[in-house]
Amino acid sequence: MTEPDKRTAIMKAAQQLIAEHGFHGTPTAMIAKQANVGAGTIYRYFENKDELIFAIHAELEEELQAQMHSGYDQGWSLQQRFSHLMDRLLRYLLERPQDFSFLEQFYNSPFGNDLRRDRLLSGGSSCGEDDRLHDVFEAGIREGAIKELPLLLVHALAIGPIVFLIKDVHAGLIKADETLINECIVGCWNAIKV
Amino acid sequence: MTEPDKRTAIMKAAQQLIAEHGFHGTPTAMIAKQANVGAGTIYRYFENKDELIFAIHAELEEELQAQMHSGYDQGWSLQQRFSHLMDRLLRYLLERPQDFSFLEQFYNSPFGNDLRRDRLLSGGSSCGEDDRLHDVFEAGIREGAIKELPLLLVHALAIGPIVFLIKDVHAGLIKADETLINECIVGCWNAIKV
Amino acid sequence: MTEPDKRTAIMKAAQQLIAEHGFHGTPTAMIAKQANVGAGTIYRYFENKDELIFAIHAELEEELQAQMHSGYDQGWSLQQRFSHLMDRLLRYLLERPQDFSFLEQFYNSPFGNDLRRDRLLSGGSSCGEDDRLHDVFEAGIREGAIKELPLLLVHALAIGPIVFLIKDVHAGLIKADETLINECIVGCWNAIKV
Amino acid sequence: MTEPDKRTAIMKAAQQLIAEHGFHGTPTAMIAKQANVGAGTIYRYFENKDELIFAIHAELEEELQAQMHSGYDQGWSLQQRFSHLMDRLLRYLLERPQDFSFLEQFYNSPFGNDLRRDRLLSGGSSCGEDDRLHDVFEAGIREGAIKELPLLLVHALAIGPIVFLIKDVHAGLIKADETLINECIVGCWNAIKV
DNA sequence: CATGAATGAGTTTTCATTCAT
DNA sequence: CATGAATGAAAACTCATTCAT
Repeated sequence: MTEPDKRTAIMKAAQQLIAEHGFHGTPTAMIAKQANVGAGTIYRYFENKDELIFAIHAELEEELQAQMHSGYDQGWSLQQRFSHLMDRLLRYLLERPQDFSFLEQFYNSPFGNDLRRDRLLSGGSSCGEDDRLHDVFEAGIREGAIKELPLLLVHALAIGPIVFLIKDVHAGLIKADETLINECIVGCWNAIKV
Repeated sequence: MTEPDKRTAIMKAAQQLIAEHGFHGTPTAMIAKQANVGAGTIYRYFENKDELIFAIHAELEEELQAQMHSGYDQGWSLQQRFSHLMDRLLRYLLERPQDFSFLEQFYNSPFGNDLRRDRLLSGGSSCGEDDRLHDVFEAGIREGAIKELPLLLVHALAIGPIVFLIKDVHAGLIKADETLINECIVGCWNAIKV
Repeated sequence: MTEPDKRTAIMKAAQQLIAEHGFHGTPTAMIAKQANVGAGTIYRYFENKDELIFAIHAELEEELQAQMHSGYDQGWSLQQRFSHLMDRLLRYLLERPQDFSFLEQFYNSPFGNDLRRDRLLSGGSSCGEDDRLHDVFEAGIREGAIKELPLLLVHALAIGPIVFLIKDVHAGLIKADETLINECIVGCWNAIKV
Repeated sequence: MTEPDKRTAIMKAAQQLIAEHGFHGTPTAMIAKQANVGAGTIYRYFENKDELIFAIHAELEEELQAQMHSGYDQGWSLQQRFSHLMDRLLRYLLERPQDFSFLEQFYNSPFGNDLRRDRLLSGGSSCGEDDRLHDVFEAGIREGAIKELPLLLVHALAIGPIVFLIKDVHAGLIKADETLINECIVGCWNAIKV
């Protein structure tokens, strides 16, 4: 392992283990061992365990947005833009069970609640998935293509099913093929379209 | 407190505290104190802390189903039955933030993953909300009213938005009025209807 | 060991070990072992290690004052009262090296500084030895028997030598006999008398 | 900073920080940073942290003696010599709170106890303040000016009050003016004079 | 049956010291 | 010589669980 990778190794190890065992099932000692690093080394890179978790979350959210925005074209039609973002989001999380598991745990914990509150107070959107998705929702409502509902409800109708579906896939309850992915996105669109 | 109620008192105290502080923010000593019970008494009624949590989960799920089934009539039209179940589910959880918080924590934790795995292995449904809802889905598909999709996808499209919306409401991000509730259910129906 | 003695056993063990190894040379695990008690038991009786130390200090100071006041008679002459208090103080600490060592460490540490500051702010005396000694000083000054100096200087002239002497005795550098004790007290008196 | 000064820089930084935060509140990393030196560099000049502390103590004691001896004249009268040494000691420590704080911490710690023991075993004097002061005491006793008491008691009667007074001054409890200083020294003399 | 004092394994975090560069 | 990243032993403290009463 090259030296500057220690920070990365710690984050990777922490993410893997937390995805599997949860925040409280993952002692820092376990993280250090998995990262091939001394117990104290974690604290050279992160103030404490919480900061490590925040850092992982931030990185995952950034990567998620990058994935959704990759290949995105503002000139597309509304539905094209919607489908692209939803498609990228769905496929990315489907092929990254660990990322998804970590993020789900993060959002459903005091960490996530605090973040939610902070984002609300700072006037930003209440979710980490994508601000561009909200642009699409707003444009859709303005153009009369999407029902005139509170943005949060539109968001819930669009994203809620995705999260549920991904969980089922990762649990091995259902296999994600092209049809399933497309039908899911179509369903979400039908839920919000006029 | 009459003696046979100790078990109930423990479960109630545990649920309240866990909803607020999380599994790992709620020591058994805190539960015992809140329940006006000795620390050891918990272990007369539950093998260990995990079993207590499982018991609470089972009770909440049962109560949830009872609520959904109350006033339910098999003779109703498909959409009537769908709307009834969704409406009851949504309203019940909206007015019971603690129950919802506990369940969300439960599902998004090693507990929930284990349960999910168990239910898969035993061939049952993957969710606790309601088996009657699945009957409606199956009937709807047979009758050609609901799209011919895997049951789990139909379920995701119907339930996913509800969960998201409830979270937003409990977080104080949006107020739940009649319109919002109805629009949500309509949206879910549009997502799955043919 | 009878049950209610656990708190006492912990305090005694802590005092012994701290007297010998210092605050930072005495881990809580060592205290627990010496007290024949589980590591966690300490925290049933004391909020944390600091509180344990404060409790020991308070007890020692209380005992010290009790010793000084025992057999004390307000009706005595000024010099009689002075000699009695000094004699009791000196003899008590001479035969209790551990108590003395603990107290010295306590006063010469952040603990002691905080206490000193608190006592100053609350208008009390700045030392724990004895408030009655200060009464004697004030009376002596009023009566013209003790030099009209700031109380703190009088206190320093009276107590400083005692502390130094006790250290020498405990270090085995000198043996404390009747003559030595008396000469010390006489010297202190000569330092402050008119 | 010129290179050979690194040792000095480390000692100065350590002394300052320890005076303020105590031995155990001063990590070596903090010392290194304050000294503008790498963490490992400390170990090029000192075997370990303890040796660094011993070195600082030795230097401070040496400086203290130098101060007391400066301007000292063996030809003076006994009381002149006594007053000079006491005056220098008192004033020097009064204007050097950091030095005093370090030394007090040192003497009231396992370090100081060990030193005391060592000095006892090697037959030397028990204190670092000044051997010349002991010469004065011995001469005074021979000449019949000072009471015929064990040297250690004379030392305690003379030095004890000074230490107490300095602490009070540094704590801000009393202001040190000419009168106070002189009265203190007079008091100490009265304690030991025939 | 009920209790709650006692436990000790397990957790996070610190820091003196080393050693490859 | 100087460095500072890395270490891991050791510290304070928590808490699920037990068991004598």
